[in-house]
Amino acid sequence: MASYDASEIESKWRKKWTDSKLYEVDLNSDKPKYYNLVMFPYPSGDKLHVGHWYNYAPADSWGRYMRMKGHNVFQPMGFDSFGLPAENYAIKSGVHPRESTLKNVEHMKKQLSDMGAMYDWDKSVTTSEPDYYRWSQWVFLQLYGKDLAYKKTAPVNWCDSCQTVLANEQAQDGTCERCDSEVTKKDLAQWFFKIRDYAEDLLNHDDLDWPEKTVLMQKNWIGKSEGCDIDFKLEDGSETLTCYTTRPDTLFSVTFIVVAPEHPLVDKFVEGTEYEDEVKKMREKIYNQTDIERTSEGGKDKLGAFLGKYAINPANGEKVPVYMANFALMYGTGVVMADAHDQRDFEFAHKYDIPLKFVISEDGKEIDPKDFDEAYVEDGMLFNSGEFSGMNNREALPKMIKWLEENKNGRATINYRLRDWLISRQRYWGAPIPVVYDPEGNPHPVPEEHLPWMLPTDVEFKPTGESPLAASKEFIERTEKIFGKGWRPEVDTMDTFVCSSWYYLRYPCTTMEDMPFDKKVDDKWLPVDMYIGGPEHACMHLLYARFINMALHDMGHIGFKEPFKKLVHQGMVTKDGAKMSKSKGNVVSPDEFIEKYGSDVFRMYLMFMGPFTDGGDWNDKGITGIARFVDRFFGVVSEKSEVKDSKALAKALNKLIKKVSADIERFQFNTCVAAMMEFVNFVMKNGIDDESRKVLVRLIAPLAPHLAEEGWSVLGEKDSIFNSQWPEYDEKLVVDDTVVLGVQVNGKVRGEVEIGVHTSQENALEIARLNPNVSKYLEEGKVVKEIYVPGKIIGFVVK
RNA sequence: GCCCAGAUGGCGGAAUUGGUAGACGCGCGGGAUUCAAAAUCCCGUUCUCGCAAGAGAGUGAGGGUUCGAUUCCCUCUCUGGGCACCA
Repeated sequence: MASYDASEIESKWRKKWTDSKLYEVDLNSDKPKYYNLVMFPYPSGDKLHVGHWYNYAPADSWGRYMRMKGHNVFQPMGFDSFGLPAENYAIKSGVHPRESTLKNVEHMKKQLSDMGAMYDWDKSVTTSEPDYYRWSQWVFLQLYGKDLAYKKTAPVNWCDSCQTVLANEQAQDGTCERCDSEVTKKDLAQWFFKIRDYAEDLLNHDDLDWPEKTVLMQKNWIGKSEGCDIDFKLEDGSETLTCYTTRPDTLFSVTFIVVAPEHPLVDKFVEGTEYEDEVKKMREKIYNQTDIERTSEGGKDKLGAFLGKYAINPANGEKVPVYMANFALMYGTGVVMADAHDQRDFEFAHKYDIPLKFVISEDGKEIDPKDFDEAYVEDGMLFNSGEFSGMNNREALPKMIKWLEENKNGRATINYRLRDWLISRQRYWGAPIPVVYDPEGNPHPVPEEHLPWMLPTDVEFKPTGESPLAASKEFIERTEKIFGKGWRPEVDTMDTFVCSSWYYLRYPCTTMEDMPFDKKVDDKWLPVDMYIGGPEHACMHLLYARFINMALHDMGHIGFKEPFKKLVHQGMVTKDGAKMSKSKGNVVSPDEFIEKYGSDVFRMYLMFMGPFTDGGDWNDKGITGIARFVDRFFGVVSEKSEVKDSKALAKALNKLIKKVSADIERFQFNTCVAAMMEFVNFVMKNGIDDESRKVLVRLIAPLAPHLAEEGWSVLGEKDSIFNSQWPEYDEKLVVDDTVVLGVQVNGKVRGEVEIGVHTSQENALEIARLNPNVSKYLEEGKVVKEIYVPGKIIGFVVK
């Protein structure tokens, strides 16, 4: 058998594709457009890993399939090239981030080209280049102009010994990744985007073809809750504490109030009092807890202190103490009413000896917290609750809110747990925030004519305690020259998520120099028809991109509200069931396998491993099965054979077209490959003609583009297979004349019979009864029920 | 602790709407070819018993609905992922 020399054949076709500009997209074509997008990679210095291949190869197969189905497929690729690794590398090696980044981009581009995917490299973006980030800055200015950007103080992770801000990733378990010393919090004035303004719009996924799981995750992340604010006046009348709660039904059980440590009232209450020392010490302790520690379950971790104040419960006039507690967050109003019907409150009260009482029980009879080890959190009937006693607590909820409103003690409110988006980074390798400060310290946007607001190059990367840009002389001189003496630039850069929240708008417009994108072009090409990327981006990138897109839409820059019509997440490739990681030393490098078997075999094995959205487990030996299949496939295509049963061949081929099309449509590449293997196994016995061969190579073209192109050319075709049409099947040839059915007696299969597809119930049952092993069991009793589901099953129930 | 997803042969996985569980591939066993090996091809391969026909068990565990459950319902165990105690 002729063996298939993958490396020679694959490089031959890649060269032809490049030379003929096969994948260059005419954005003005009249063919139906299809925007097929994968989340762009960070250009690391390492080689492409299995995860990249697992993501990009099937995405490319999908694009090729859509192309053969007659679409004008736009499949761009770019680089999300700002970020921490390049900066860390610069700190270590002294190499400027732009130098290492551009080198990595070139390297990665070459590797991606070797993959044989149909990227149109004329339309690519590199987010760290001025011709891109000037427009990220433009996005900032747009939001700033619409009052969607603001500045406020927020804490960052700080390592005192390294004199630097740390990312969460660098500050795991409360210690600095670089020097192991304790991480503290430091308050800095930082820029935010008002993503909360779009909370309600972001909750609406109605027109999106997204995984349910992702929609659910976003909804939980945005966390809309409908509740009410309740006012508690201080005993001395000096202040009103407004508590947000979704459970006003527990109001009569409230015996204390807790305030978030971050709340400004904490200082106001304790300053100059006997409580000041203890409260401030406790607050320090809480601030040094990670969010996880602060939020972990179990009574031990409850921390807090009395603030020396008492408030009046508006429902019953009782005097209740006011505490600060670690589990109270600056969510809602930052003040929480506390009672025995909440487990955290219950534990806190026990630790700090605060009295508790219940107002809900199963049947409305009085119960006492002294008899309980934990909070009573079930629903039930109210007691000791004034006019609401005797009501079901859930039914009482709206009535109590109305009652609070009538008595001016509270009001219905809606809360979202989504926080505004903090975009300031005290880093060098990012897009400078285009803001300058006048001598009085007031911020002003950098006018558009000065974009790109260039990232200065005369900086020191080693940590000095401030943002690296602060050290640039050129940056200050530039600012003073343009704006006047005493003016200073903002020295923070933007979160890289800002750059990646609008890149899909730029791809169709990469050549435009005086605008980020053209409304007409983007309105034609967007939204993205298919977006493929990891599920880890469900709540960050995918929410940010939707927000930016919506904001730009509302400003009239684009005509569509949602950026991504359909979304698919790829699964993870594991090795022996474990996540691949450098530290475990179980990382599989694609290179040796590609060298040995070629990229078609490699990508088909990744697809064969398991369903695309589930991921799969890598096995070094498993890939040989695909390599054997490719050899056999090429043999079937290139060697003459005699057809033994042409009817059977036509049937098998039409079934294959149907199966492969359906499997690709639902991203089940694994069963698609299996079906192809079955067909090839059949053809090895039965033989195949040239017309059928031409169908077969087109069917495998999306999955194994080089192999298919070679086969297509061997079969005498001159044009690229990717300019051919996807085969259609004949519905008549897909249906079988006969079918083999199992025959069950009392639910157990006792035999099988082959009958015509349209056999009547009467005949089918008669044929089944004739089966000797079936009749044996039928004789054991009386047949009380007969079942015939055409095409599925024949059954008898015997008693 | 909460939320989401999952658990099927020795392994990866298949079963599209409740209808013959284990497609396809790996591995393994046997055979052909070969001086020999590799490669390739053929046969077998869920487990137990049996020469076979067949019988029994079987989709994490236990229960339920049904003529029939990997699939639907309840309880539990374990694994993976996410988390910002959301009051």
